[in-house]
Amino acid sequence: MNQIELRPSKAKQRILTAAAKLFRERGFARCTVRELADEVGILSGSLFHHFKSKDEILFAVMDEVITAMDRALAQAVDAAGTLEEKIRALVRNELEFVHGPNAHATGVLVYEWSALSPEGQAMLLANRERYFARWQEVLEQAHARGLVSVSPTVLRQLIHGAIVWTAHWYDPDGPMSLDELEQTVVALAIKA
Amino acid sequence: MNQIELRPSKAKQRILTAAAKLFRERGFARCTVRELADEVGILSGSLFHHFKSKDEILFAVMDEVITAMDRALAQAVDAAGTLEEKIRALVRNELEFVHGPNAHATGVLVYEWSALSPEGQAMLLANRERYFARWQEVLEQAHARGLVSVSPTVLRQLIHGAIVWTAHWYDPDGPMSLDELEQTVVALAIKA
Amino acid sequence: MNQIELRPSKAKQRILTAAAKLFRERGFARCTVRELADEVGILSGSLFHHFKSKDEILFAVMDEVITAMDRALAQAVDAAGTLEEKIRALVRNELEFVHGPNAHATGVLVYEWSALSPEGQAMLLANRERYFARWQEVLEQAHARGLVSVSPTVLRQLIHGAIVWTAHWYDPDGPMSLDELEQTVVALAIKA
Amino acid sequence: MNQIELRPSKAKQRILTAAAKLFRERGFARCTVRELADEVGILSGSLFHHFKSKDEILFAVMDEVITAMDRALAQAVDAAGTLEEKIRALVRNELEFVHGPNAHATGVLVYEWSALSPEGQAMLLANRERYFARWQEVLEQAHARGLVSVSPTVLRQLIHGAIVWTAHWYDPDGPMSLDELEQTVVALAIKA
DNA sequence: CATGAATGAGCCTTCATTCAT
DNA sequence: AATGAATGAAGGCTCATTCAT
Repeated sequence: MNQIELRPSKAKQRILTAAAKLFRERGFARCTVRELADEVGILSGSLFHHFKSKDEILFAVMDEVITAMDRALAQAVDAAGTLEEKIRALVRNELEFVHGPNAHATGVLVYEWSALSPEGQAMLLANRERYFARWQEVLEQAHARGLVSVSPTVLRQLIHGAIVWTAHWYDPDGPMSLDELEQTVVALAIKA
Repeated sequence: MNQIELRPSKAKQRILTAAAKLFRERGFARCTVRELADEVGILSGSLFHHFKSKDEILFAVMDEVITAMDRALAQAVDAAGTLEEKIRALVRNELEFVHGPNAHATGVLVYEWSALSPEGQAMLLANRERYFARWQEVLEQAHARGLVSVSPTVLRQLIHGAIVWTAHWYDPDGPMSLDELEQTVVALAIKA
Repeated sequence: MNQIELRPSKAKQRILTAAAKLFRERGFARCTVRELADEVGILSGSLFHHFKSKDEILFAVMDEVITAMDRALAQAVDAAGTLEEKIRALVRNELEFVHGPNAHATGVLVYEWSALSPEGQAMLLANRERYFARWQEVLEQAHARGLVSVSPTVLRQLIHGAIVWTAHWYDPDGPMSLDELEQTVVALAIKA
Repeated sequence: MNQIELRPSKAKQRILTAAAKLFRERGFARCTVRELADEVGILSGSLFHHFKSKDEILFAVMDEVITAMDRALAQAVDAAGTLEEKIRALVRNELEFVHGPNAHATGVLVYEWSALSPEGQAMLLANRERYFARWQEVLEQAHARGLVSVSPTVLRQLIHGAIVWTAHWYDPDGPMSLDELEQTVVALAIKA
């Protein structure tokens, strides 16, 4: 739709994309601003016209993806009809972030969380909690109706862990389709 | 049994214990050798009498825990009678490393893997594969007997992800016992 | 009189005024061109349409004030009748520059002299010497007539130091009037 | 006497001496830590084993000299017999710091004061005030006895300015001896 | 074995200056 | 004239590692 607000500036977006990739591949701390600038095709000093610090770049990467994840989840859950479809949406949405176009940023969010300053973490917390609250709500309904037997909170964390870990082994271009993976994970959850 | 070869020197062990703790809490890259030396109670230069480099300390932490994990798993699986008990042993063993006395080192192994040099990774690979081969073997039997429905390889990764992630939320001193957690995870696996 | 040649452009004057203030308050080296541009209300790049470099701005500030000081002194000394009045004019003129509308620029001239490039210093030297020659001339007459006993050269420097330092402690809006301060300094000089 | 407490470490003293010289000659802000290290004969990183930051070096230079000045003044004033001798001691002591072995550090104290952080300034304030209180006390007695006519506070500042400025023009190896300079300054003060 | 000062490469960041618009 | 993104050379500082004591 209106992409204006999503494109604060061409350069900024290019930096964030490159940062997500590098921070994920090499780790935030092991990645220098010069490497990042190289990847973007600018000089290191120029980064600081767009972001005040390297930390702020990490924050921006995370902020962007966490916001997008929550928005996408809200939409997907609302669009789902049955409760089972809603559960499927939870899983699918997360898998798509872990393996889709936002894969790098999502990986950064998960695996570089502790590299973020306490202040940064605090600022993202509200978004994180909102996202998980959506999971919680759906799983609680499922639990109430006997669709799942494990406590919603525990189930949420176990499934979340299983999905997040797929980043390390699952290959979207391999023999198993994302659909199959989704169904497998859902099967794990339901009746569990 | 023969603990001699496992205790190359008192100092070395103290360094490894402190390193596991710090590397896990703050991340390998964000942790300086001076902090590590402080934690041990020696001066930074002295670390290098025991290890050639900071990288080697990371390697040693991982090597130690990966070896211990595999040994413990072998013993637990062998001791288990039924197939279901063997599955339970897989899960229990991993949970005990994630939350027991080796929790720090296990966390380092999982979350700082990419901080290890490619050479270091290569040297640990054999151990890693042996460990996962034990999982694979048990799960394949379970699959053959219809105890689990998901492909063993996929199931192994999903369960592994779920267990590893418990480090982020599960509190052994909280209301849920490790036994309960174990049973929940096993329930997830079996019949899934 | 003809102020036209003194006002090369409105913008240039605003820059010089702001520069004098900032260079005095924070020191030339600690003051960035962006801060200066902010103070003026333009963007940093625009400064360079008026001055070739930051150094040139410093030079211009000093050049302007040194020229003004000398011109004002010439006028004041010429207007003075007696020798004692001429001495009074020397002191008064300097005090007025140190505490009047040119206070900032005068402070820059005195305290940032070493921040000026050797070339810049050389270009201002003629003006500086002309200014001090006026002091010298008057004080030599005073010495010849026994009005002051200290060697004119030494006396000039001592008085100059005393006056310049008043920038650090004297407050024109405080209990002591500039007249009183002037008389005190003159009293120090005469009979000394 | 016991020089032990005055020599926190050989390296530290060499750094402070070099820093006083460079900060005075080139200005604190225009002097890089690498230049300072070069002057000392070590590498730039080594500076930070002895001082936490460049700011701390500036502080240490000032702290050392301000302490020494006050101590020397106390001793000189106490040793002086008559009031006039005490005044002479005030002037002499300051001239010796401005032109003697501590000339560089004294110049830094006077001319780089604003380069010191507000926290640093606050920490030195007590010492500064104690030093000036000694001046004040002597000059008040002199004023009470009619030895000087100008208000002690004003006189102190004027004399201080005159002395401090001698750093810019007086050459101890020139035709005028420090004794003569001292007498000239004292003559300025007394009966003024 | 331990010490801790010294190393030196490298890091993030700043900032005067340029230039296409 | 003004803009502001980009430049690129430094700058202060960190830190794993070494080595004489």
